[in-house]
Amino acid sequence: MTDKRDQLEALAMENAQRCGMSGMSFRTLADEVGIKSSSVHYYFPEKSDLARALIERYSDDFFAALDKIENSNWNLRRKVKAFIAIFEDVARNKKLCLCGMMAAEVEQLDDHNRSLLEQYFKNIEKWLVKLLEDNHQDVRTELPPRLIAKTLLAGLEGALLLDRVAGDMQRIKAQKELFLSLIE
Amino acid sequence: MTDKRDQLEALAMENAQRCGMSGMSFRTLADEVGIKSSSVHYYFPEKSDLARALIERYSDDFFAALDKIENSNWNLRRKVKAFIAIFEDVARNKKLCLCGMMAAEVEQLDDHNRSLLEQYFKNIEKWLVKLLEDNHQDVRTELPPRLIAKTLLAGLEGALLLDRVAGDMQRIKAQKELFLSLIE
DNA sequence: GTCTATATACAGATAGAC
DNA sequence: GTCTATCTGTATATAGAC
Repeated sequence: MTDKRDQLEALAMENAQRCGMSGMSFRTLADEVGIKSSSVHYYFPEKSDLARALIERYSDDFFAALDKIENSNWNLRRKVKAFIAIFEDVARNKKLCLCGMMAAEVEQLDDHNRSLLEQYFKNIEKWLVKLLEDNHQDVRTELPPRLIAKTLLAGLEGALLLDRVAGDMQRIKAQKELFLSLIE
Repeated sequence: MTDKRDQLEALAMENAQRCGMSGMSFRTLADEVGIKSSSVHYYFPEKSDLARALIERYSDDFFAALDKIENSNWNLRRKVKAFIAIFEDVARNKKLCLCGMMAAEVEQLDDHNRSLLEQYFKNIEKWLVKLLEDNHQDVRTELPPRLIAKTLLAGLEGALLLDRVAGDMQRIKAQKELFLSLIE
């Protein structure tokens, strides 16, 4: 049994990725773990504390996955495939990226959480740029790494959004094909 | 003076594109046009009626813009630029695509509105495919039109999302550059 | 068409007992 | 830590008067 705070975070994460910010109400969470909503406030005094915990948790998990990819001895193509596979996993589970979802409802976040969100996207792009620069010999296009990083990430986030509405994975698949075509 | 229903729709559209679904509450709208929330129900019996009106209005405006592009005598490059310019306009005004926003909160929509949303994206892709096929001689890549259409649209939707968080237009700019590089 | 009044539900949040 | 109880705010929605 994990501790209750962790349990609450995990549940809130599920709900948020499926139902947006409205899916992480203190009452719903309380019901699901079998306590009262006032007790949830013990762990997360304000809603923004919960939102922050989720962004940090999602971000930590994501960059842990990137670390694994970075420390492998795979070639660029396989590394990019592994990067895209993180998003394919989200799509397969009919979820959204937590941060993509929050980006759509950013007006509900306080300044600190907004800047966490901004950093999340920037750091992913930074990681991608480094990956592409370190393997420039395997990149088939003249387009700068910064541009490839930005369009790859934005396209994956958009694909998650649109594919969930359509109930398929066509756009994420297309995005994968397009960017793999730019790599040896 | 436009009629009140139209005024309500226009305001709801603004709010929704800036603040998400929570931005289109009947009370807020009522306050803004100077009537009571119960009077808003006269025009839109239920919230889903308002949501539907917005999707249809946004969709109609969008495809009217596509018609103009289609009926021009521009070459492919200029037409694609004009297509992307629709999204640049949204970004410049710090807004989201209405349908992109709703895609992020799709669990709040009823079945009918979900299918309107799905059709919106599918029809844009269809329009793009036709554009690319009709001008295949100006397309620099072997990638099929269907794939280009899907990645262009998803990338623009994602770019709107991420750029608004960052407060700039870097991703939309990158998306433009990438896809113009595929065209003569 | 617009109003007042109201029903009902749910949100975030806090005080204070145990 | 968790509870009960409660406050406050807001949401959608409806009945019925004018």
